[in-house]
Amino acid sequence: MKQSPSPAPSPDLAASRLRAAGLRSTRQRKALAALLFDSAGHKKCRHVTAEALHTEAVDAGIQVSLATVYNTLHQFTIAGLLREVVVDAGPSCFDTNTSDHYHLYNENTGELTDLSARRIRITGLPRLPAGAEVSRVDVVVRMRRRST
Amino acid sequence: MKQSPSPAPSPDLAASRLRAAGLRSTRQRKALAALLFDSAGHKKCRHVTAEALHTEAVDAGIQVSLATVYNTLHQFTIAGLLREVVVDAGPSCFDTNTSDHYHLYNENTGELTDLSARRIRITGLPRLPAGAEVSRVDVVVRMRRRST
DNA sequence: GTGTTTGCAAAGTGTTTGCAATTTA
DNA sequence: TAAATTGCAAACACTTTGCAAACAC
Repeated sequence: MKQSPSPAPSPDLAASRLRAAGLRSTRQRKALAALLFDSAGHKKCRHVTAEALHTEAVDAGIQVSLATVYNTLHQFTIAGLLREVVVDAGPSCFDTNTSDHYHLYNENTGELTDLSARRIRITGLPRLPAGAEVSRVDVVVRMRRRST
Repeated sequence: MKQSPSPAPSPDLAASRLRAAGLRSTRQRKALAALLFDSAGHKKCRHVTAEALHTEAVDAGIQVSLATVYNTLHQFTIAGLLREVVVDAGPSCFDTNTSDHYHLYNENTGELTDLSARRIRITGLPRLPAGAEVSRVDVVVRMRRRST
């Protein structure tokens, strides 16, 4: 599969990204960051579980333990590089899209898609008690094949 | 508390509710249904975890196993008596309010409150592919103490 | 009676953690 | 070299399941 001179998934792009986020740039973090953020052929927005990312890394010949993948995903999330998404029970999902957006969840396939928050408008939200603020509004549109 | 002719916390109300839902009325189900739907002094809308409901039942002198509580909560959910709510990882929550509504989640306390869907309007949702339908739109407003 | 439900304990997920060895800055 | 990170395996939290005994109808 390593066929042409086309650049291997970003040489030190990952490293600088890590630095910018205040994280030490280790072999494992660089590799995972490259998979998450820089791989060509990937859509901009990825939704991965720890398990899936670990498999992907191992398949790509990257030696990293599942525990480290978990830890790394959380560190990336805290650093603001990822956002954790909860649609239902089961493995939690990490989203490379950290901008303001919502989700479309396909109940039949489990597929998760981003919905730009630009088009969607939510009105009538309640006034919060003083001293409180909205940290985020999560919206999940659940869709399925029409049954009736 | 059984003072007036006013009915004690629903004698067979729970039983008939179960029948209506097509569930056999067993001792455990009746007791759990009574706790969930009929207890005086409770708010109309309850958000319980399996663990919490089990504890509550045991404290009330009801003999029931945690496994049965889990099973019963799912049966109630399938029967449309409850709705499962996911706000984040951790134990899943069951909501006695099955009407159309959203949730306010207090990140500091973990408290979950219902938001009537009547006031809230969501516009700009995407058109779905033919043959697909929206099964539900989940909205969670996450609030916290103002930090900045 | 017959099919359903229960409870237990065991197995199953998905995730976190303690700690020695390794790596980074 | 000091501090952070890794990997393993064990622990963990939450949930489901297999199966025999108990129960509802």
